[in-house]
Amino acid sequence: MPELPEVETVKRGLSNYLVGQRILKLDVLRKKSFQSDKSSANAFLIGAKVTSVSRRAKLLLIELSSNYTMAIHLKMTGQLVYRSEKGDRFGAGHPNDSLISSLPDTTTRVIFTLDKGKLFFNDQRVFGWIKLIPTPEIENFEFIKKLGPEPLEKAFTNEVFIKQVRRRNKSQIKPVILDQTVLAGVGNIYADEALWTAKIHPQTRVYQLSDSQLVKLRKAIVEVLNIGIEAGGSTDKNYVDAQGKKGSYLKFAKVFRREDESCHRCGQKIRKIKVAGRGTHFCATCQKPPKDT
DNA sequence: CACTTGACCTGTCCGC
DNA sequence: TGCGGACAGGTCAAGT
Repeated sequence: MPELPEVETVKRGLSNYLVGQRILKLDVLRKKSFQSDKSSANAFLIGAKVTSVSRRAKLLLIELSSNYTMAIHLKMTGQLVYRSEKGDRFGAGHPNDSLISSLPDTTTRVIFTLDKGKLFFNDQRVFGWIKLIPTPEIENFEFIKKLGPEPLEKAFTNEVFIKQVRRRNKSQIKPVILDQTVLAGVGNIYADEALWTAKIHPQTRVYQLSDSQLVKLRKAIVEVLNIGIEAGGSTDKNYVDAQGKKGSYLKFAKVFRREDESCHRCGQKIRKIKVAGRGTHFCATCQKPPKDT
């Protein structure tokens, strides 16, 4: 589910609720979801206080007073839902919050008991994971080490983007911007949205794109990610906002999940195809197909 | 090396 | 109603 804007929204919400709280208890309902051993959890998690919550790409980082950091990847269906004893809630990625009558539910994989409430890690497909990493080693954590530039930071210039993308000159452009080593944080929704905004067909090969087209694409990526963050993330069935409300379902999307509807720019039908194994939405009129391939 | 495809899991939806 | 197949917002390990 979550791409950069969704994880950013989760980060902001959780930060409000978790920072300063002590972790009292850990319940691992599914071993695959919590990938550190019991002894390190006992030593570095239980009794530790949350000092900060941050994000790198689609990875959530919960820093602890023990000098360890919990790295959490939500993958496709991961959710973090906070419930205070008083009944305050922060839902992050749960299908229709109003339906969460009781937690844990069948998708709950890990439960953290804190001073003032519980944090539930739900993950229907069990692709997501939580790992404990010594905070000083976080930059050397293999997952983080491989990541490309953060698209919303100053260092993500046109020059950097063009250089990164041209490393994969023979590829179709869509899988290239989905590649987290090229840039970090774009997933399937925002890839389709950015390519529509930049008027680039998803199957265009990188070598077929001019530098000025790539400049437009970089700008479009930054723009759609910011729109996503302002909207509080996309709100598919797997997502609710910081107030626990379901919110607007992909309201900002111009192409994603809009197949057979009309293009906001030219009125022609949005089409859906498969590119590099992923569902891909685009307007064949605005986003001209490449000549070959 | 660059690139593409399948696997990882579970649930849901759609057609027969 | 039941069953099979396709599909789902991410990433990694294989394969060519």
